[in-house]
Amino acid sequence: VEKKKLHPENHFVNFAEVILPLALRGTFTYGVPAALVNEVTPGKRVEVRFGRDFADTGGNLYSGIIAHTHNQPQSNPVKPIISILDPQPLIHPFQLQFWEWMANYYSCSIGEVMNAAFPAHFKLSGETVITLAEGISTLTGDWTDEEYLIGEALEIRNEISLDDVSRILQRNSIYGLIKKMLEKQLIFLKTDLKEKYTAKVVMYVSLTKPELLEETFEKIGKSQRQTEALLAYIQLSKGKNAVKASEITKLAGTDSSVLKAMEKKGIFILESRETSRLESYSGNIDNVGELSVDQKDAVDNLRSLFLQKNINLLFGVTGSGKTRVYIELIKDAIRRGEQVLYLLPEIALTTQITGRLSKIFGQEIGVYHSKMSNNERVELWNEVMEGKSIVLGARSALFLPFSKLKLIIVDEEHDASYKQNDPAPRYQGRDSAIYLGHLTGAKVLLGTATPSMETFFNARSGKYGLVSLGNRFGGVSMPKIEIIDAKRELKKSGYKSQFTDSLLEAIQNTLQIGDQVILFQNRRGFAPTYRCIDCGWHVECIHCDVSLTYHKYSNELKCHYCGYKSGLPQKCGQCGSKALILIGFGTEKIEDELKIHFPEAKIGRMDLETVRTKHAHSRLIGDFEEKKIDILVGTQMVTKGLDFEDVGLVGIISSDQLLQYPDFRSGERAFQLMAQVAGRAGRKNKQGLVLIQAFNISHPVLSEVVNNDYEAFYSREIMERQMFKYPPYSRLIKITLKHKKPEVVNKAALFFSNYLRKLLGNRVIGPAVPYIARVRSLYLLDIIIKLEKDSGWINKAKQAIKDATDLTLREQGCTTVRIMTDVDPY
DNA sequence: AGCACGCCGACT
DNA sequence: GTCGGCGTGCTC
Repeated sequence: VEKKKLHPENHFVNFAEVILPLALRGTFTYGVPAALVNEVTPGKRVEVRFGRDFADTGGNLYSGIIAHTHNQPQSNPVKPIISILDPQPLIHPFQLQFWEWMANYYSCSIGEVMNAAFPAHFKLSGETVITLAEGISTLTGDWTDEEYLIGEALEIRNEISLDDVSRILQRNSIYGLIKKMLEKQLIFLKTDLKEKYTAKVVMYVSLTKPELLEETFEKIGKSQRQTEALLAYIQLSKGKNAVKASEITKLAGTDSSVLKAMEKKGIFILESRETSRLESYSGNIDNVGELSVDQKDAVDNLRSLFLQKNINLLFGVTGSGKTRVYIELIKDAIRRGEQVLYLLPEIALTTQITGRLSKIFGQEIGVYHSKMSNNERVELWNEVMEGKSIVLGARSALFLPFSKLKLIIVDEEHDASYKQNDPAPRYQGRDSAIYLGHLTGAKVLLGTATPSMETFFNARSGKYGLVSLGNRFGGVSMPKIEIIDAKRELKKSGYKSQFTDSLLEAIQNTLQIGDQVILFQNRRGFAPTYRCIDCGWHVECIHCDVSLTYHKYSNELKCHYCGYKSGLPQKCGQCGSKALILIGFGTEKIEDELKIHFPEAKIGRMDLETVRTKHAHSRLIGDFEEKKIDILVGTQMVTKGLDFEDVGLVGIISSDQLLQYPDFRSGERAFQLMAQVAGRAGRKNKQGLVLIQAFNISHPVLSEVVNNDYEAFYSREIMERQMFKYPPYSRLIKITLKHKKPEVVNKAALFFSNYLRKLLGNRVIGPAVPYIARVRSLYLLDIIIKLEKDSGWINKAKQAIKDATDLTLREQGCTTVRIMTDVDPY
């Protein structure tokens, strides 16, 4: 980091509006010291002080981003920019516009957008450390007991952070103490911004005199280890002039001390090089398979549609090979020297899709997702800035510094995980991609087998172009889908099992011919309720108003909302009875029961528990691909972005659960989930089978899934949306208020909604107690605003919400209520 | 969101 | 008496 420190000045002519990564509205004005005037460019980071500070240091250090500069005189005193941290801007001007749009549209601060957009390592903050004052030691100074402890620590390490001070004294509030020590002139204070990114350094070895091998061997003399190291070098260096030290030591079975000794003798030159942490791919553009006739048509249609429309929907049934179509459009863009962003829901970003694309595009591919380290993110950011052609990423990849982005693919556009729910910005990745396209001139391609209501509505109305892929690729036919009447079948066995005979039989038949099975159950853990059969009491979380789920592998009850864990109580908390039983079933129980029915089968389970570690997810997928697993049981995860060749049967254990959510999107979500998981069934030249167990077999969504009839589903659902004025016929904004005291949140919500109602009338609904009334010890209340589309009401409502938020937080007793706004909630 | 100040109850 | 919890206000 290039730093130019300057003394603060009192009067400035030039000012910079600086974005700080805080949940505070707006930017902050700083004075630009004369010496920095020529360097203040929007998009560069600056070092600034912000906030009060107990010891007269003028505030904590932050790294902010320059939004723009101006010379409007300031009536209030401003602080100076201390230094400029980047020689070149880290983001482009259009990205600042994108941030501003997001903050406005999703009603959050631009600082919160910055937090989401930037790799954590770009955000620096000051760490305050103390040192012993000059000439002071524990022998000479005037110390209290606690001060003496700190003094001793300072004599061992010459500087310690304030956090360390708390740790040494085992308490939080140390400010008074530090202040006194400063007054007594025992210590000095200093604050520094620490650069967080560190380049990965790898040691390389090369020969001092590569042309004189004989002489080199002579220099070694009789040393066995050094001879081995040199031989290893020769073997590894073919065609290269330097070899990684680690490779040599590994091959020769030695360590770096041998190499260092050889460097001293003048045999080797050791050199540290900065190296990329990013995976390197090698691929070939010819590794791409043939296009089917349908795919070719789709590509041609899209090419011509994109001449007229900026946004197009590729509506292709599962297995139709949408990816193959994307690849063709990516190739077009690459040929023109443009950049492409390929968005996927987080958990669909598997090795499967990365592997497939990297085999074709090789080094042009970069991947950006939540499991990357902060250092890796910085490196990818820089590569995109330098023009990396293709980025495969989750929604946060929208923030990368593209310079010639011309195509954004939003794959599985219907997927609810494109919406970020917490923390702010609560943005919809797909919708934001469309705005980003608008800003950059990039075309946007939405792809899915089950379009979201909003997207299909727009395609129908002609706002988006529409291209369909109706047939599956490679002679694979659509699976046969059947409903099993679980009520009738399970009654016979007294509801002891989750498995109907029909499903068990089908699993048996599938395994017998060597095909694989996927079973979908949208609930993790073993059993969702632990209940007393005498009085009906059940175990609830102490922090949240939810039942605790039993997890067999850890033999404990867990809260799926806050993570609280507890052992199993021996008796009922209400009546003392010991007759406690587990009710309901999750993936763990399904897996358990399967083991009893099919002791020979290899069973894998894919849910949050089993994919927690970094590589567990890809390992499970790999095992299933290699047929080390016969039956894969899982939650939503098994529905996303996976392609397997030998799945003969897909079973949906409990469709009723999907259809029962108290939410206007439940029908849409259930249809998408079932259609997507059904799409995993089917193999070459053979029809796959999908069995859906249902208690309520008459639900219309079921027959729409059975007939694979998206249009029927859409027409019915869109009528309901119109009738009840739900999106896409209206716009929703949800405000949630939280507080640990119910009476406080009640008061605040009432105040808030009264204010809003005065301005927006009956567009305001609530406050209402949400489905789960308390989470993490906070009581919740929801206020929903339902707005007619295409009207000035949206901006009016957003302004009203801002005002209501400010006023509520100023209201007596309501200052500690948390208020969050969610625009277009999911 | 932090962070410090100031006002209260609970302990040495 | 002091510690520390919590409510309040402020940050360019």
